[in-house]
Amino acid sequence: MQLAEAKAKFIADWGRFGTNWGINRTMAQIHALLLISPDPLSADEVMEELSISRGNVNMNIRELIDWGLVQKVIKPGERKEYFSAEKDIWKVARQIVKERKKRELDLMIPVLKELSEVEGDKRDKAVKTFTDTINNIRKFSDQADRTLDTMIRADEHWFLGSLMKLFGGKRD
Amino acid sequence: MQLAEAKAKFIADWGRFGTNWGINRTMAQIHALLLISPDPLSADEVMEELSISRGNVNMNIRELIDWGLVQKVIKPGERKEYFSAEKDIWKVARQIVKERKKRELDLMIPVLKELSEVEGDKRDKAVKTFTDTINNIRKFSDQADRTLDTMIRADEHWFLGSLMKLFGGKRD
DNA sequence: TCGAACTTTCAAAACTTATTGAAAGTTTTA
DNA sequence: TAAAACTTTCAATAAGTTTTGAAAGTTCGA
Repeated sequence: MQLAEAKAKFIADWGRFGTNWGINRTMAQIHALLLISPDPLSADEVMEELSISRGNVNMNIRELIDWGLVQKVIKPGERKEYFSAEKDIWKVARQIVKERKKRELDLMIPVLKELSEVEGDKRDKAVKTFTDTINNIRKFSDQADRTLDTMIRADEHWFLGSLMKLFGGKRD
Repeated sequence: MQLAEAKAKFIADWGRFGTNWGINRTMAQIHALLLISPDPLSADEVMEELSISRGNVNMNIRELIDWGLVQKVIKPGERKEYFSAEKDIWKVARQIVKERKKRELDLMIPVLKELSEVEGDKRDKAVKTFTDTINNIRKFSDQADRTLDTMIRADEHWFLGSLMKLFGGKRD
């Protein structure tokens, strides 16, 4: 496969993949394009490469910056803004975990606490099933919360090394 | 908060949460409803509780069964089918990881291999950046593949115990 | 301060996905 | 075998999301 074809395929696939994860297709495509660009690109170059409108490029790049996946680059002596993506996938993964945790888990935990405090007679089967389920989810979420925090802090080498030693080895 | 209010809130929140994860709102709501029901529910009961159509219930329950999160329950002497959800959240999480891995990562890995075999001169900066990025993603994906497989196989106790020992302890 | 070069906004349009409900299909009982 | 009791399908439609592009806003250099 030639580079041009491979690039197009990667952009399309990364875009499709992104939609599975609640990221919109264009945002993932811009991310893909920047990941494989040796140099930062301007909004015009992104428009051109992906055949999308200026507004669309602007909105989605803004969101990528918000997610901490893309940075503005100012070239000396130029008015245009350029954009480049973090290329180390471990950093990208950690950044995504960090943001999603902030946007999802951190919001869910207080809601679960509130729900666990439902009033009612514990001998009532409906009440018992409800609180048991909520508490089960809480325990899981608290665990996930701590585990993800540690992962976010860990560096690649430590994380891979330890996890592989763990998973590769004993079974209890 | 009274039970009825808490149930409604949980169903709404779980539904909203689901959409962040590529699961549609109704599917997540049905799942929530079944999670907090002491007994299996019929399609009619789900329709009634969530005010949604029969077709919608049927489609989404079918998908939940497909994901391995819900089971048909036949009550002796009754024509109706009833449905119940797995209530152990660790099993639910493992099941979701297993299905998503099958539907996403397992499809991505061969594509990345193909893309890594792009033709061209490695001294060309565009080619080098492309293959470097793809190989970086491949390494990450292969690692994730193995780690997730192990997690899917692990039981709750082993997983939590080991992971917490690991994350709670040394920093390398 | 002006105007050129650029970025941002946002309402309307296009596209995508989810839902309905009536019709078709299936299973069970008598 | 017939009819009742249920489940499934699917075309039409509704709802939700993304994209466009023109207008408004901003910044910079002279």
